[in-house]
Amino acid sequence: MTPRPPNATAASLLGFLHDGPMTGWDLVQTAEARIGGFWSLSPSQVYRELAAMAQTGLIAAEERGPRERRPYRITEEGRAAFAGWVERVPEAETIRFPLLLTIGFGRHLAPGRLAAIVRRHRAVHAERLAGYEAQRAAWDAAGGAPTPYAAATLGFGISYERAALEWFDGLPAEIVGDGGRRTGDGAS
Amino acid sequence: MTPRPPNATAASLLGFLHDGPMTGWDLVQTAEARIGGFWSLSPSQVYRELAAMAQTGLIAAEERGPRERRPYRITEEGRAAFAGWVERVPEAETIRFPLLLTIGFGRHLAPGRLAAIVRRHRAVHAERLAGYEAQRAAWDAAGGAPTPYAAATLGFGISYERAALEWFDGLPAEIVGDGGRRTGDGAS
DNA sequence: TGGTACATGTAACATGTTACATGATTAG
DNA sequence: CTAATCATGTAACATGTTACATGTACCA
Repeated sequence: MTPRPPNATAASLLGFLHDGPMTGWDLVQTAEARIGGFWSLSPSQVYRELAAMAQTGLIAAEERGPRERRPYRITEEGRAAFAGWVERVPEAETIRFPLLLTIGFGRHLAPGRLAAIVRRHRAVHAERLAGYEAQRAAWDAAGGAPTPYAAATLGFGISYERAALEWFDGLPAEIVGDGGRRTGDGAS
Repeated sequence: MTPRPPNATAASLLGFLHDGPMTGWDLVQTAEARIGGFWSLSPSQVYRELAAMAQTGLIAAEERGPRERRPYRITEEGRAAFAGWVERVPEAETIRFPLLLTIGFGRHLAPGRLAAIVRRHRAVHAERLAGYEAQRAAWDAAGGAPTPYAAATLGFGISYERAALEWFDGLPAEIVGDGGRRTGDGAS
Protein backbone atom coordinates (compact mmCIF):
# COMPACT_ATOMS: atom_id res chain seq x y z
CA MET A 1 0.00 0.00 0.00
CA THR A 2 2.08 2.90 1.26
CA PRO A 3 5.19 2.91 -0.89
CA ARG A 4 8.28 1.93 1.06
CA PRO A 5 10.05 4.89 2.68
CA PRO A 6 12.93 6.46 0.79
CA ASN A 7 16.41 5.20 1.51
CA ALA A 8 19.00 7.49 3.04
CA THR A 9 20.48 8.46 -0.30
CA ALA A 10 17.14 9.42 -1.82
CA ALA A 11 16.09 11.16 1.36
CA SER A 12 19.24 13.27 1.31
CA LEU A 13 18.43 14.41 -2.19
CA LEU A 14 14.96 15.39 -0.99
CA GLY A 15 16.60 17.26 1.85
CA PHE A 16 18.71 19.30 -0.53
CA LEU A 17 15.73 20.02 -2.75
CA HIS A 18 14.11 21.89 0.14
CA ASP A 19 16.42 24.76 -0.80
CA GLY A 20 14.96 25.02 -4.29
CA PRO A 21 14.98 23.09 -7.58
CA MET A 22 18.26 21.48 -8.57
CA THR A 23 19.57 19.25 -11.33
CA GLY A 24 21.24 15.90 -10.86
CA TRP A 25 24.59 17.51 -11.39
CA ASP A 26 23.90 20.18 -8.78
CA LEU A 27 22.86 17.51 -6.34
CA VAL A 28 26.04 15.55 -6.85
CA GLN A 29 28.10 18.65 -6.10
CA THR A 30 26.00 19.62 -3.13
CA ALA A 31 26.12 16.15 -1.66
CA GLU A 32 29.86 15.97 -2.06
CA ALA A 33 30.27 19.27 -0.26
CA ARG A 34 27.70 18.78 2.46
CA ILE A 35 27.70 15.07 3.28
CA GLY A 36 30.67 13.72 1.34
CA GLY A 37 32.61 13.01 4.49
CA PHE A 38 30.17 10.42 5.79
CA TRP A 39 27.94 9.51 2.87
CA SER A 40 28.82 8.91 -0.74
CA LEU A 41 26.84 8.71 -3.90
CA SER A 42 27.82 8.37 -7.52
CA PRO A 43 26.30 10.40 -10.35
CA SER A 44 24.61 7.38 -11.87
CA GLN A 45 23.00 6.60 -8.57
CA VAL A 46 21.69 10.13 -8.28
CA TYR A 47 20.13 10.01 -11.73
CA ARG A 48 18.55 6.69 -10.93
CA GLU A 49 17.09 7.90 -7.65
CA LEU A 50 15.79 11.03 -9.34
CA ALA A 51 14.08 9.00 -12.04
CA ALA A 52 12.55 6.74 -9.41
CA MET A 53 11.36 9.61 -7.26
CA ALA A 54 9.88 11.40 -10.25
CA GLN A 55 8.01 8.17 -11.00
CA THR A 56 6.54 8.00 -7.53
CA GLY A 57 5.76 11.69 -7.39
CA LEU A 58 8.17 12.75 -4.65
CA ILE A 59 9.76 15.19 -7.06
CA ALA A 60 8.74 16.73 -10.38
CA ALA A 61 10.89 17.59 -13.38
CA GLU A 62 10.88 21.18 -14.57
CA GLU A 63 11.72 22.66 -17.99
CA ARG A 64 15.12 21.85 -19.42
CA GLY A 65 17.63 24.64 -18.97
CA PRO A 66 20.83 25.31 -20.90
CA ARG A 67 23.00 22.27 -21.64
CA GLU A 68 20.03 20.01 -21.28
CA ARG A 69 20.03 20.65 -17.56
CA ARG A 70 16.93 19.20 -16.01
CA PRO A 71 15.98 20.68 -12.65
CA TYR A 72 13.72 18.84 -10.26
CA ARG A 73 11.60 20.38 -7.55
CA ILE A 74 10.29 18.65 -4.48
CA THR A 75 6.54 18.03 -4.25
CA GLU A 76 4.32 18.02 -1.20
CA GLU A 77 4.49 14.24 -1.21
CA GLY A 78 8.26 14.53 -1.27
CA ARG A 79 8.27 16.86 1.71
CA ALA A 80 6.06 14.45 3.61
CA ALA A 81 8.29 11.51 2.76
CA PHE A 82 11.37 13.45 3.85
CA ALA A 83 9.73 14.53 7.08
CA GLY A 84 8.87 10.92 7.83
CA TRP A 85 12.41 9.82 7.10
CA VAL A 86 14.23 12.49 9.04
CA GLU A 87 12.38 11.94 12.27
CA ARG A 88 13.13 8.22 12.50
CA VAL A 89 15.99 7.14 14.68
CA PRO A 90 18.66 6.43 12.09
CA GLU A 91 20.42 3.08 11.86
CA ALA A 92 23.88 2.58 13.26
CA GLU A 93 26.76 3.59 11.04
CA THR A 94 28.60 1.09 8.93
CA ILE A 95 32.34 1.25 8.72
CA ARG A 96 34.16 -0.86 6.19
CA PHE A 97 37.85 -0.47 6.67
CA PRO A 98 39.94 -2.63 4.34
CA LEU A 99 43.18 -1.50 6.00
CA LEU A 100 42.06 -3.18 9.20
CA LEU A 101 41.49 -6.38 7.29
CA THR A 102 45.00 -6.15 5.94
CA ILE A 103 46.38 -5.54 9.42
CA GLY A 104 44.25 -8.32 10.86
CA PHE A 105 45.84 -10.66 8.34
CA GLY A 106 49.21 -9.02 8.88
CA ARG A 107 50.99 -12.25 9.59
CA HIS A 108 50.65 -13.09 5.91
CA LEU A 109 52.65 -10.03 4.88
CA ALA A 110 56.31 -9.16 4.83
CA PRO A 111 56.80 -6.68 7.68
CA GLY A 112 58.16 -3.92 5.46
CA ARG A 113 55.22 -4.23 3.14
CA LEU A 114 52.71 -3.77 5.94
CA ALA A 115 54.63 -0.77 7.22
CA ALA A 116 54.56 0.85 3.78
CA ILE A 117 50.83 0.28 3.47
CA VAL A 118 50.16 1.75 6.87
CA ARG A 119 52.32 4.78 6.12
CA ARG A 120 50.32 5.53 2.99
CA HIS A 121 47.04 5.34 4.79
CA ARG A 122 48.27 7.56 7.55
CA ALA A 123 49.09 10.22 4.99
CA VAL A 124 45.54 10.14 3.63
CA HIS A 125 44.13 10.71 7.09
CA ALA A 126 46.52 13.54 7.80
CA GLU A 127 45.43 15.21 4.61
CA ARG A 128 41.76 14.81 5.36
CA LEU A 129 42.23 16.23 8.83
CA ALA A 130 44.05 19.23 7.41
CA GLY A 131 41.18 19.83 5.00
CA TYR A 132 38.59 19.66 7.75
CA GLU A 133 40.57 21.96 10.01
CA ALA A 134 40.97 24.45 7.20
CA GLN A 135 37.23 24.43 6.76
CA ARG A 136 36.66 25.04 10.45
CA ALA A 137 39.22 27.83 10.45
CA ALA A 138 37.53 29.44 7.47
CA TRP A 139 34.20 29.34 9.25
CA ASP A 140 35.71 30.71 12.43
CA ALA A 141 37.25 33.55 10.47
CA ALA A 142 33.85 34.27 8.93
CA GLY A 143 32.25 34.52 12.35
CA GLY A 144 31.08 30.95 12.82
CA ALA A 145 29.74 27.96 10.96
CA PRO A 146 26.65 28.44 8.80
CA THR A 147 24.64 26.31 11.21
CA PRO A 148 25.35 24.40 14.41
CA TYR A 149 24.42 21.28 12.43
CA ALA A 150 27.16 21.80 9.89
CA ALA A 151 29.59 22.52 12.71
CA ALA A 152 28.62 19.26 14.37
CA THR A 153 29.09 17.07 11.31
CA LEU A 154 32.42 18.71 10.55
CA GLY A 155 33.34 18.23 14.17
CA PHE A 156 32.77 14.53 13.83
CA GLY A 157 35.16 14.39 10.91
CA ILE A 158 37.80 16.20 12.90
CA SER A 159 37.38 14.00 15.97
CA TYR A 160 37.48 10.93 13.81
CA GLU A 161 40.60 11.87 11.90
CA ARG A 162 42.43 12.94 15.03
CA ALA A 163 41.63 9.64 16.67
CA ALA A 164 42.79 7.80 13.57
CA LEU A 165 46.12 9.64 13.56
CA GLU A 166 46.68 8.95 17.24
CA TRP A 167 45.94 5.33 16.57
CA PHE A 168 48.39 5.23 13.66
CA ASP A 169 51.04 6.84 15.84
CA GLY A 170 50.54 4.28 18.58
CA LEU A 171 50.99 1.23 16.37
CA PRO A 172 53.77 -1.11 17.49
CA ALA A 173 57.03 -1.75 15.70
CA GLU A 174 55.79 -5.14 14.50
CA ILE A 175 53.42 -3.23 12.25
CA VAL A 176 55.05 0.09 11.40
CA GLY A 177 58.64 -1.07 11.42
CA ASP A 178 61.44 0.24 13.53
CA GLY A 179 61.58 3.89 12.61
CA GLY A 180 62.92 5.38 9.42
CA ARG A 181 64.32 2.19 7.97
CA ARG A 182 61.84 2.08 5.11
CA THR A 183 62.10 -1.60 4.25
CA GLY A 184 59.77 -2.60 1.41
CA ASP A 185 58.81 0.48 -0.48
CA GLY A 186 55.57 2.16 -1.32
CA ALA A 187 55.28 1.19 -4.95
CA SER A 188 51.85 -0.28 -5.43
CA MET B 1 42.03 -14.04 -18.83
CA THR B 2 43.13 -14.00 -15.22
CA PRO B 3 39.92 -14.10 -13.20
CA ARG B 4 39.27 -10.85 -11.39
CA PRO B 5 40.85 -10.72 -7.92
CA PRO B 6 38.64 -11.67 -4.98
CA ASN B 7 36.78 -8.90 -3.21
CA ALA B 8 37.55 -8.07 0.40
CA THR B 9 34.77 -10.25 1.73
CA ALA B 10 35.84 -13.30 -0.22
CA ALA B 11 39.48 -12.65 0.56
CA SER B 12 38.71 -12.54 4.27
CA LEU B 13 37.10 -15.94 4.04
CA LEU B 14 40.22 -17.22 2.32
CA GLY B 15 42.24 -15.69 5.11
CA PHE B 16 40.33 -17.58 7.76
CA LEU B 17 40.58 -20.82 5.81
CA HIS B 18 44.36 -20.68 6.23
CA ASP B 19 43.73 -22.00 9.75
CA GLY B 20 42.08 -25.15 8.43
CA PRO B 21 38.84 -26.23 6.76
CA MET B 22 35.67 -24.51 7.94
CA THR B 23 32.01 -24.49 7.07
CA GLY B 24 29.97 -21.45 6.09
CA TRP B 25 28.55 -21.30 9.55
CA ASP B 26 31.98 -21.42 11.16
CA LEU B 27 33.12 -18.63 8.89
CA VAL B 28 30.20 -16.41 9.82
CA GLN B 29 31.02 -16.85 13.50
CA THR B 30 34.73 -16.34 12.97
CA ALA B 31 34.20 -13.23 10.88
CA GLU B 32 31.85 -11.74 13.43
CA ALA B 33 34.41 -12.30 16.17
CA ARG B 34 37.53 -11.31 14.30
CA ILE B 35 36.47 -8.55 11.89
CA GLY B 36 32.91 -7.77 12.92
CA GLY B 37 33.87 -4.34 14.21
CA PHE B 38 34.95 -3.03 10.84
CA TRP B 39 33.60 -5.45 8.26
CA SER B 40 30.26 -7.15 8.07
CA LEU B 41 28.90 -10.04 6.11
CA SER B 42 25.63 -11.86 6.19
CA PRO B 43 25.25 -15.64 6.12
CA SER B 44 23.71 -15.64 2.67
CA GLN B 45 26.61 -13.63 1.35
CA VAL B 46 29.06 -16.10 2.82
CA TYR B 47 27.33 -19.05 1.21
CA ARG B 48 27.26 -17.24 -2.10
CA GLU B 49 30.96 -16.37 -1.96
CA LEU B 50 31.79 -19.93 -0.99
CA ALA B 51 29.83 -21.32 -3.92
CA ALA B 52 31.55 -18.87 -6.27
CA MET B 53 35.01 -19.63 -4.94
CA ALA B 54 34.39 -23.35 -5.16
CA GLN B 55 33.40 -22.79 -8.80
CA THR B 56 36.61 -20.97 -9.57
CA GLY B 57 38.75 -23.41 -7.63
CA LEU B 58 39.95 -21.13 -4.84
CA ILE B 59 38.44 -23.50 -2.30
CA ALA B 60 37.25 -27.09 -2.42
CA ALA B 61 34.33 -28.69 -0.61
CA GLU B 62 35.06 -31.63 1.66
CA GLU B 63 32.81 -34.44 2.84
CA ARG B 64 29.62 -33.46 4.62
CA GLY B 65 29.88 -33.71 8.38
CA PRO B 66 27.10 -34.02 10.96
CA ARG B 67 24.06 -31.78 10.42
CA GLU B 68 24.89 -31.50 6.77
CA ARG B 69 27.85 -29.35 7.64
CA ARG B 70 29.96 -28.79 4.56
CA PRO B 71 33.55 -27.80 5.27
CA TYR B 72 35.67 -26.09 2.65
CA ARG B 73 39.39 -26.09 2.47
CA ILE B 74 41.57 -23.57 0.70
CA THR B 75 43.43 -24.69 -2.42
CA GLU B 76 46.82 -23.61 -3.68
CA GLU B 77 45.05 -21.29 -6.12
CA GLY B 78 43.16 -19.86 -3.18
CA ARG B 79 46.36 -19.22 -1.25
CA ALA B 80 47.84 -17.49 -4.26
CA ALA B 81 44.74 -15.33 -4.72
CA PHE B 82 44.77 -14.40 -1.04
CA ALA B 83 48.46 -13.57 -1.12
CA GLY B 84 47.87 -11.30 -4.09
CA TRP B 85 44.99 -9.59 -2.35
CA VAL B 86 46.62 -9.05 1.00
CA GLU B 87 49.72 -7.37 -0.34
CA ARG B 88 47.84 -4.69 -2.28
CA VAL B 89 47.43 -1.32 -0.68
CA PRO B 90 43.82 -1.46 0.48
CA GLU B 91 41.25 1.12 -0.55
CA ALA B 92 40.24 3.87 1.80
CA GLU B 93 37.56 3.05 4.33
CA THR B 94 33.95 3.90 3.72
CA ILE B 95 31.91 5.32 6.52
CA ARG B 96 28.18 5.66 6.13
CA PHE B 97 26.75 7.37 9.13
CA PRO B 98 23.01 8.00 8.92
CA LEU B 99 23.02 9.89 12.23
CA LEU B 100 25.19 12.55 10.65
CA LEU B 101 22.69 12.90 7.85
CA THR B 102 19.96 13.40 10.41
CA ILE B 103 22.03 15.99 12.22
CA GLY B 104 22.96 17.68 8.96
CA PHE B 105 19.26 18.04 8.24
CA GLY B 106 18.62 18.93 11.86
CA ARG B 107 16.77 22.11 11.08
CA HIS B 108 13.91 19.95 9.82
CA LEU B 109 13.46 18.33 13.21
CA ALA B 110 11.87 19.41 16.47
CA PRO B 111 14.79 20.07 18.83
CA GLY B 112 13.68 17.56 21.42
CA ARG B 113 13.41 14.87 18.81
CA LEU B 114 16.97 15.40 17.62
CA ALA B 115 18.22 15.33 21.20
CA ALA B 116 16.47 12.03 21.84
CA ILE B 117 17.94 10.50 18.71
CA VAL B 118 21.42 11.64 19.62
CA ARG B 119 21.06 10.29 23.14
CA ARG B 120 20.18 6.86 21.85
CA HIS B 121 23.13 6.73 19.54
CA ARG B 122 25.47 7.83 22.26
CA ALA B 123 24.34 4.90 24.35
CA VAL B 124 25.18 2.47 21.56
CA HIS B 125 28.69 3.84 21.32
CA ALA B 126 29.20 3.71 25.06
CA GLU B 127 28.18 0.09 25.03
CA ARG B 128 30.47 -0.79 22.17
CA LEU B 129 33.39 0.92 23.87
CA ALA B 130 32.73 -1.01 27.05
CA GLY B 131 32.75 -4.24 25.09
CA TYR B 132 36.05 -3.43 23.41
CA GLU B 133 37.65 -2.38 26.66
CA ALA B 134 36.49 -5.57 28.32
CA GLN B 135 38.14 -7.52 25.53
CA ARG B 136 41.37 -5.63 25.96
CA ALA B 137 41.26 -6.15 29.72
CA ALA B 138 40.71 -9.85 29.22
CA TRP B 139 43.70 -10.05 26.94
CA ASP B 140 45.82 -8.04 29.33
CA ALA B 141 44.86 -10.38 32.14
CA ALA B 142 45.85 -13.33 30.00
CA GLY B 143 49.27 -11.88 29.38
CA GLY B 144 48.66 -9.95 26.18
CA ALA B 145 46.67 -10.05 22.96
CA PRO B 146 46.96 -13.17 20.81
CA THR B 147 48.84 -11.15 18.17
CA PRO B 148 49.92 -7.55 17.76
CA TYR B 149 47.62 -7.46 14.74
CA ALA B 150 44.56 -8.29 16.80
CA ALA B 151 45.63 -5.74 19.38
CA ALA B 152 45.91 -3.10 16.66
CA THR B 153 42.48 -3.68 15.17
CA LEU B 154 40.90 -3.70 18.60
CA GLY B 155 42.83 -0.55 19.38
CA PHE B 156 41.27 1.15 16.42
CA GLY B 157 37.81 0.31 17.72
CA ILE B 158 38.67 1.75 21.09
CA SER B 159 40.15 4.94 19.67
CA TYR B 160 37.17 5.35 17.39
CA GLU B 161 34.56 4.86 20.09
CA ARG B 162 36.34 7.14 22.50
CA ALA B 163 36.50 9.86 19.87
CA ALA B 164 32.83 9.35 19.13
CA LEU B 165 31.89 9.72 22.78
CA GLU B 166 33.95 12.86 23.17
CA TRP B 167 32.26 14.24 20.10
CA PHE B 168 28.82 13.41 21.48
CA ASP B 169 29.71 15.09 24.74
CA GLY B 170 30.85 18.23 22.98
CA LEU B 171 27.68 18.74 20.98
CA PRO B 172 25.98 22.10 21.54
CA ALA B 173 22.68 22.72 23.26
CA GLU B 174 20.98 23.34 19.92
CA ILE B 175 21.43 19.65 19.24
CA VAL B 176 21.43 17.84 22.57
CA GLY B 177 19.03 20.11 24.39
CA ASP B 178 19.67 22.00 27.57
CA GLY B 179 20.57 19.27 30.00
CA GLY B 180 18.13 16.91 31.69
CA ARG B 181 14.98 18.48 30.30
CA ARG B 182 14.19 15.52 28.13
CA THR B 183 11.78 17.19 25.71
CA GLY B 184 10.58 14.80 23.01
CA ASP B 185 11.09 11.31 24.26
CA GLY B 186 12.83 8.27 22.91
CA ALA B 187 9.84 6.38 21.58
CA SER B 188 10.59 5.41 18.02
C1' DT C 1 39.01 25.26 -33.57
C1' DG C 2 40.01 22.10 -30.48
C1' DG C 3 40.33 20.60 -25.78
C1' DT C 4 38.29 20.70 -21.23
C1' DA C 5 34.78 20.82 -18.07
C1' DC C 6 29.90 20.46 -17.87
C1' DA C 7 25.86 17.48 -17.95
C1' DT C 8 22.72 13.56 -18.57
C1' DG C 9 21.87 9.20 -18.88
C1' DT C 10 21.99 3.75 -19.87
C1' DA C 11 23.70 -0.89 -19.22
C1' DA C 12 25.91 -4.29 -16.98
C1' DC C 13 27.48 -5.98 -13.15
C1' DA C 14 28.99 -6.54 -8.14
C1' DT C 15 27.69 -6.45 -3.61
C1' DG C 16 24.65 -6.43 0.25
C1' DT C 17 20.01 -7.32 2.58
C1' DT C 18 15.74 -9.65 3.65
C1' DA C 19 12.63 -13.17 3.61
C1' DC C 20 11.93 -17.60 3.37
C1' DA C 21 12.24 -22.93 3.04
C1' DT C 22 14.24 -26.93 4.78
C1' DG C 23 16.00 -30.09 7.81
C1' DA C 24 19.27 -31.93 11.85
C1' DT C 25 20.45 -32.08 16.60
C1' DT C 26 20.22 -30.94 21.32
C1' DA C 27 18.22 -29.60 25.75
C1' DG C 28 14.49 -29.54 28.69
C1' DC D 1 7.88 -34.73 22.58
C1' DT D 2 8.82 -30.08 21.59
C1' DA D 3 11.15 -25.86 21.35
C1' DA D 4 15.39 -23.76 20.52
C1' DT D 5 19.48 -23.64 18.16
C1' DC D 6 22.36 -25.16 14.59
C1' DA D 7 23.10 -25.18 9.68
C1' DT D 8 22.59 -24.68 4.67
C1' DG D 9 20.84 -22.68 1.09
C1' DT D 10 17.67 -20.06 -2.64
C1' DA D 11 15.20 -16.13 -4.43
C1' DA D 12 14.13 -11.62 -4.85
C1' DC D 13 15.35 -7.35 -4.41
C1' DA D 14 17.96 -2.96 -3.10
C1' DT D 15 21.96 -0.54 -3.46
C1' DG D 16 26.38 0.73 -5.22
C1' DT D 17 30.12 0.78 -8.91
C1' DT D 18 32.11 0.98 -13.48
C1' DA D 19 32.19 1.66 -18.14
C1' DC D 20 30.44 3.80 -21.69
C1' DA D 21 27.68 6.87 -25.12
C1' DT D 22 26.13 11.28 -26.11
C1' DG D 23 26.11 16.00 -26.59
C1' DT D 24 26.81 21.27 -24.87
C1' DA D 25 29.22 25.31 -23.80
C1' DC D 26 33.28 27.78 -22.53
C1' DC D 27 37.92 29.32 -23.11
C1' DA D 28 42.58 29.48 -24.81
